[in-house]
Amino acid sequence: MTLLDTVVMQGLDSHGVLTADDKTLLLSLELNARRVTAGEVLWQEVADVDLFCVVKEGWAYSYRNLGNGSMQILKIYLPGDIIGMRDFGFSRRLAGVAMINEGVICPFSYQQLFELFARSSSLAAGIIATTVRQQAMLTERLVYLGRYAAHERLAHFLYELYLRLKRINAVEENGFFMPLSQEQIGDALGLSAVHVSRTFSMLRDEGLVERDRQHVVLPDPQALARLVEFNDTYIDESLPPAFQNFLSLNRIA
Amino acid sequence: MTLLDTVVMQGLDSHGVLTADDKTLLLSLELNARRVTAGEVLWQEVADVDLFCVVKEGWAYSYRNLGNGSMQILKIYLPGDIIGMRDFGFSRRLAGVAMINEGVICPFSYQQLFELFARSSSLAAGIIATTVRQQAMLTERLVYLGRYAAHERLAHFLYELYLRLKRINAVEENGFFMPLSQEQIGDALGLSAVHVSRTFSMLRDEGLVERDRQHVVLPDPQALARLVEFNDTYIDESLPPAFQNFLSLNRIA
DNA sequence: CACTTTCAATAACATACGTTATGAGTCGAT
DNA sequence: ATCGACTCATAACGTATGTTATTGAAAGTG
Repeated sequence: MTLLDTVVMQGLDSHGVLTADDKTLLLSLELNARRVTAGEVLWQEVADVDLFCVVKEGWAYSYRNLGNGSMQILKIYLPGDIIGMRDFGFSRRLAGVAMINEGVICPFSYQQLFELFARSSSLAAGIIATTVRQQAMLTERLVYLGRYAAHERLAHFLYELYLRLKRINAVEENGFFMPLSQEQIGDALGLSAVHVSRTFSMLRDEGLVERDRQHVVLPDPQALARLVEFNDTYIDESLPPAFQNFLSLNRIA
Repeated sequence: MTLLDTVVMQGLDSHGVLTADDKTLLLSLELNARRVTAGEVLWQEVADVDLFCVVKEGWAYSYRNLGNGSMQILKIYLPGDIIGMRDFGFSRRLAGVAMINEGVICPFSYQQLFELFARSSSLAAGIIATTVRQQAMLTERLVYLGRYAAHERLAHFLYELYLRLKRINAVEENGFFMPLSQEQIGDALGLSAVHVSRTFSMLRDEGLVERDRQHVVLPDPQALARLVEFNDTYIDESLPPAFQNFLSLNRIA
């Protein structure tokens, strides 16, 4: 899973927007691979902003530790995701990031990113689009935290994971590996671990979710999607035609 | 209030990153002013993404209308803010935007934005930084929706508005004009209007917030900030030195 | 000026969720 | 095999917040 394989970049490439140089430049962000252990903290809140990362293997999450002793998990990162763009333009991290399980990440520097922007406005637009898409997921989470009940939050969370994992071929027969504890899920959904457990039981009783330890099966993904009125554009949609056209025009000019 | 007056662009300019051409280019986004009425919908959810806007006067908000009949307000836009970057890279709007009171907006097109990216990587970086900052506010809201009680959410919301309004000189003697109904505040904070009213009463009784219709006074802003442990970096901080340096290097090269 | 509509305060009641506690699996370390 | 540390399920109980309703004040409309 490289950045070239993401929806956004695939969209650009399939429309001939990316030159060979662009591709080399993009992949140069992933030259520096590093193995990381489960639970390893990539950076803490308030650390200096020095680098960004591409996740190659494993799951990570960004989080905030709060004054009242609780934690809010902001986002789950899967292979192919860029970590850290949240802090672009800030001198201190706004959130910590830690690995959930072991994996491989590719750090790259501020400078590499700026060089990329300077050399290719197509890639710049692509990176912005990628960042905006991550934000769209966060916005969706915000909506669920604000206006939906626990069972809808959990159903939405699981279905979103399901779609994202399907994109990277990590779903088999409607089942997937999910290394999150119920406490972590609660921290992501603004619920207590106890209530996450209750809610899982409820979804199980309704035949919507089966779970055994770290393996989750959605027997009928469509039913789950209907329950939460899932709109998948923000995950699956490739870049709009207008976007591609402008970029190829700019390239030629 | 123009884009050149925002924290991000001020930061770039004061470090000599922006050329005269850059400034002209940036201000060209604001050539096309239009007066809008209170309550006017700038665009609906699922509309085509054709343009973005700079708010010159008045308040606006982005929102989602939900299947369960409720609404979630995502963000309040004040003069100087860019509206619509949330949808960059999508063909359909992810959220509707409407004016709260009457005002003036400056629409600009996808094409204008791409031309700006192509002509100036400094401005591209600046626009990204601006977008990321807006997202930081949203992330902060998410944290409050997930892990804080009603009085903390409201206190945080009011204090954030206070800081943002202070930045644009719209605060006098710790008081400001706030054209939001309690229902709208509830839709922003994930609360019922009734509970917003209760919570206002509570904050009033504690001497933290005075309110008369659309006029709000924070008698002791610091006390309010302490209550919510407000971290103002994401609103007040200018761009980090490293950021500026890279950009001026790129410009010379 | 009447008339309606909107907005806000407050009360009474209902409930979803948090908190605390307990016991049963599971896993890794020794 | 034994132990401790996690993780999870479930129950009992408390509470913050939602819902519905009533009233009054303010603002818009003819």
